[in-house]
Amino acid sequence: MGTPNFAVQTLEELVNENYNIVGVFTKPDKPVGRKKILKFSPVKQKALEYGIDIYQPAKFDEEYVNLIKNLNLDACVVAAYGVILPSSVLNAPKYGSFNVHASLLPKYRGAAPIQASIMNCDSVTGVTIMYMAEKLDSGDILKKVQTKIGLNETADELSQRLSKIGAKAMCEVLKDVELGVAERIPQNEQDASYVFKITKDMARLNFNRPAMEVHKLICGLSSWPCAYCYLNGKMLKIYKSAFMREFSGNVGEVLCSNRFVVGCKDFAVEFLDVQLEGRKRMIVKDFLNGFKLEKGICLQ
RNA sequence: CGCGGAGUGGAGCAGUCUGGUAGCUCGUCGGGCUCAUAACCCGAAGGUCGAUGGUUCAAAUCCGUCCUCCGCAA
Repeated sequence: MGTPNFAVQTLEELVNENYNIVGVFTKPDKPVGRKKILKFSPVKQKALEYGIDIYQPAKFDEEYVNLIKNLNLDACVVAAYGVILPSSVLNAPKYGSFNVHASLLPKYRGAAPIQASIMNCDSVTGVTIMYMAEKLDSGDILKKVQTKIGLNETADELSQRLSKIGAKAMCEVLKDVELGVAERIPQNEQDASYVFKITKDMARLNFNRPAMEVHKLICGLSSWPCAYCYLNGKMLKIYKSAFMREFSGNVGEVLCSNRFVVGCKDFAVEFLDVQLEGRKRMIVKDFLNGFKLEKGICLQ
């Protein structure tokens, strides 16, 4: 069970490991974009490639609970499905239900652990494979894998890395469980922390903050919803940036004319990959070829 | 019928209001300078101006239709 790109890796890995996948659950198709074209979730697209049966319940009512029971599952694997599952579903499979979560639990339970770990300037994060309990992301831990967060790593990039690490870890855990050698460690509730869904109002840049914090906000929100500010009244999204210790200047002011360096509370950030309202996303070199950036322009 | 922006040499843009020789920054290629260079200097190639119909002596520019891309909203 899963929905976004993050979950696709796990599905692929399960297929590669020759597990017999009797069905894939993913969220219902949603109309998306300006033209409201119905779009399949990444997991659905992959499942279609593999020719696996697809289920897209809008709600886990009795009909679907019974359906799952009748599948006589050995295990249920969940990766970023986006749906709260009733315990009747979680307990249906013989070995139980397993979840891959993109943080080192019990830290960062909830919807956006990857973005949270970056925005909080963490240097290490990881994935956790755990049993699923009724309470969100609180089940017993089976395996944790750590990884370092790159200084300029974006949420997209980290997500992709963690999805691979998670997919591999999940398959290893499933083998251990099958062999009966899996260790089951309860989470320490006192260390638990929760993160909320990312919303667009978090994405407005505030240059009156330390440069590292601004930089990590840009990284953590890339590529969605993407940090932004206003340049001459137009929205400017920033997809990639760098922390600059060599520059400092007025808050929100452009400090350089041939590079896109902006002053923050202490040091500065350099924008590397931007998109102006109505235009395409481009690397800053291209942007500066057409946009005459003058030293001293203020960003809002 | 949701609101708005944009399509111009390989890239990013100006020029469109006010019709009249295709422009800027960068890249590419050639040459020069230099111990050397992403630096600097000289030169060159490269564009049916998104498509199509119309107005006009003349359309990138004005009018009609269509296609594509993007921001917001959902």
